[in-house]
Amino acid sequence: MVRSQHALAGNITIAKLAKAAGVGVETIRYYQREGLLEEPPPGPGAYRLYDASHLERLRFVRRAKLAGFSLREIVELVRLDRTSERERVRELASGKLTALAKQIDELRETHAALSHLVHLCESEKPEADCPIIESLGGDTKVQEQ
Amino acid sequence: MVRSQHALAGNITIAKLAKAAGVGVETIRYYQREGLLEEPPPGPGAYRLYDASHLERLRFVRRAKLAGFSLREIVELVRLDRTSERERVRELASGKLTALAKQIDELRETHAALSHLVHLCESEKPEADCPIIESLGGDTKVQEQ
DNA sequence: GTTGACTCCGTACCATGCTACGGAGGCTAA
DNA sequence: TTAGCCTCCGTAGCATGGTACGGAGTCAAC
Repeated sequence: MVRSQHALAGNITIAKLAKAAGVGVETIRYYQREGLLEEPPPGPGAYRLYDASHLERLRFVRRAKLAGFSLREIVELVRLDRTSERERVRELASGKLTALAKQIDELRETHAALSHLVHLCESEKPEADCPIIESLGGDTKVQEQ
Repeated sequence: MVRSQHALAGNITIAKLAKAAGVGVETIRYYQREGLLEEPPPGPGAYRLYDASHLERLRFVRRAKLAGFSLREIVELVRLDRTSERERVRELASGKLTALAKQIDELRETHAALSHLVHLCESEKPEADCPIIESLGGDTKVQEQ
């Protein structure tokens, strides 16, 4: 029985791959259906066996998701990688950069505003209306209901 | 026929409210079903008539959404406002602040990394592997382990 | 050689936040 | 009065990213 000395150096079943990648088995099967992950070629047994390349792909997917790419976009990234269309990859990445910058700005504004409100709310008399709700409600006054 | 001199000072139909708030009619009906917006009391006609308070509420929802609150959380904010539970509002807001800060940090890291990669990719020889894909794929190259 | 965990496969379901559709009736301006 | 929107209501569907289930088969340890 050949058993690898290195974790994941050999072939592993789907549950071990899932654990190594920190996702669920069903997620892996879902990714396969969606074209994000290749099914390994049939081996001797009835169970599919995965290797390090699959783990790499799963990590790729995770990072790309963190970078704000949707699963559909990640499918395209994978395809572009295979066909070496670097310009298109740069295009996608640049677009994502713009979106990221915009998103960061918006979140920073929101954070500043909300932070201000929480401090306000903490330092105000309990009788007054909650400044957080007040502010979210409109320019000055809020819901009569 | 009494017609208000001020925009939205009087009663308006759902389509006008939708337009004023920048949302769709169906969205308003959806918000009513979800408890985000009260249905106006029945008036003389068969059509519901809305007023400024409904517009304010829709603006509240929009702002709260921008602040990262889910519709369910917004329902709670509205409820808390009615019952004047300011402490709970602050709790929700503080939690949202933490989440926002974390999200901003992550996005900044992602932006920096992706930006670096795009520049790298632009300045590299076309023969090399695309650094963007490369980098998303793993720390350096292939991960054993 | 049996137990018990794991795998496969198809299909159904989940939450979120809408969006669309169809038919009946209401409202309004010319 | 009639054309032509608008409204109401229920229900169905969409996109995203999974998660769950059930039944049958497989594998490996004891």
